[in-house]
Amino acid sequence: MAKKRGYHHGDLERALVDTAVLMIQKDGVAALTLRGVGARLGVSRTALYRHFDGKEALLARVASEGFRRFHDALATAAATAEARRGDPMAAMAAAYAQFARSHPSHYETMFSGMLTDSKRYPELQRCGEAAFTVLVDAIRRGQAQGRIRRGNPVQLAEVTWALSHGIASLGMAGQLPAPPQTLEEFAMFGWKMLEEGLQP
Amino acid sequence: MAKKRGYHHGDLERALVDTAVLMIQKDGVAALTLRGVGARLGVSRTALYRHFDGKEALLARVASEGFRRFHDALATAAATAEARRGDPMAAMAAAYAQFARSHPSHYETMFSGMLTDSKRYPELQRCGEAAFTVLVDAIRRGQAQGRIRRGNPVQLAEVTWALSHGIASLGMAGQLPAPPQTLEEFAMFGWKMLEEGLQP
DNA sequence: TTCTCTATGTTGACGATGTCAACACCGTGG
DNA sequence: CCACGGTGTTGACATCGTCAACATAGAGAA
Repeated sequence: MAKKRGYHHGDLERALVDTAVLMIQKDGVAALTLRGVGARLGVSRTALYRHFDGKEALLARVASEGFRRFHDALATAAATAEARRGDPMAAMAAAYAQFARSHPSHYETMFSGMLTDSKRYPELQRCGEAAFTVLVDAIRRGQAQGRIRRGNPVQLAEVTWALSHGIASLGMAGQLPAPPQTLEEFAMFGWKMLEEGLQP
Repeated sequence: MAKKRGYHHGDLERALVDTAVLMIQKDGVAALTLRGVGARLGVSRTALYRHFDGKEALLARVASEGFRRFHDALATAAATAEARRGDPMAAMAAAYAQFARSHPSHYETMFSGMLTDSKRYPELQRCGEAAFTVLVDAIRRGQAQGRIRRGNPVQLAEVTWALSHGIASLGMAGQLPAPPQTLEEFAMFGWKMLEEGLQP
């Protein structure tokens, strides 16, 4: 009781998202079922439709919140590293890794490609772009400090973003042959290669 | 008539794969329906089960054939470049992007993550590893020629693979903000960054 | 030829899922 | 006190993948 929004349940909207996250963590996003979410909350299968347009909207919400946390993690890591005069790019690599490990459900929903067209979810697109902006800004500052080569910072950020995304996608699909390391370690290794270059 | 395998249809197995590719190209792999494939061929919805174990097996077949063509495209690009004493890695980067663009159905099926566990399809795994081996071998030769840094060639190949995949995925999803260039051009730009490094 | 057998294709049915329409209830605001 | 909108439920429907039972086609044997 005394919850702001809830009439019957209390705050079903919040609970739906959290339960979805839990169930994705358990069996993967492909196995998520609206009926399952409802059952887990002791609520009917269609109660969700009072708070979301449908299943995709629920997933978009999960992804949006994931990008928001992702944004915060990246920004905090970069800021902390710069305050200590460390390398913000390396710190962001570590943060990326840690995010993937500590928020697997969000991570999978964000990058598994279950969301067909992110354009239909402005909030999702906004959060994704915000996270991307953190990367662009870090590269801009790196260029100003002479730590990163010259060039269009957006293009450099796109390359970095693409590498991270590729590692995430392939890693989650189990298509990285012979991975003796964790996904996080490999993400940091990839970032290091991009920084230093593949030439001798 | 006079087809080798077919009794009733002629060569339904082949036709099923080709039709699946067409329909994936039209509406995406997520929208593929066994009933739709059958209808399009004027065949019943379960005729497929005489040739494949189920829907996943059909997708695995599409992905396998995709990896085989992918392998050929990469190998040809690398061989041509080496014959002309060019950079095989750059050529493969371009070939990677070109394949994604000209075979979107195969590419999407190969990497969309619809295939839950590729381990259950040995043929798929074999074709995927064969394509990946082309990249590993190119890196080994680059190392022997002193053009690529030392290190585990498999890990270096994984990074290169991940970057190319990230660029192709994001590019085809339209999630690369402000792309004034073609996908191939951006793929080659990304490879150049990875080769030279982001440091000044 | 005719018979038989297996590969191939069809029909019917089932459980599961997302979604909509109609209904029921809670609680706040007049 | 009462009406009304926000909230949740029930019933139903179309669609999907899949299995079991049945039908047929055509090759090889007799």
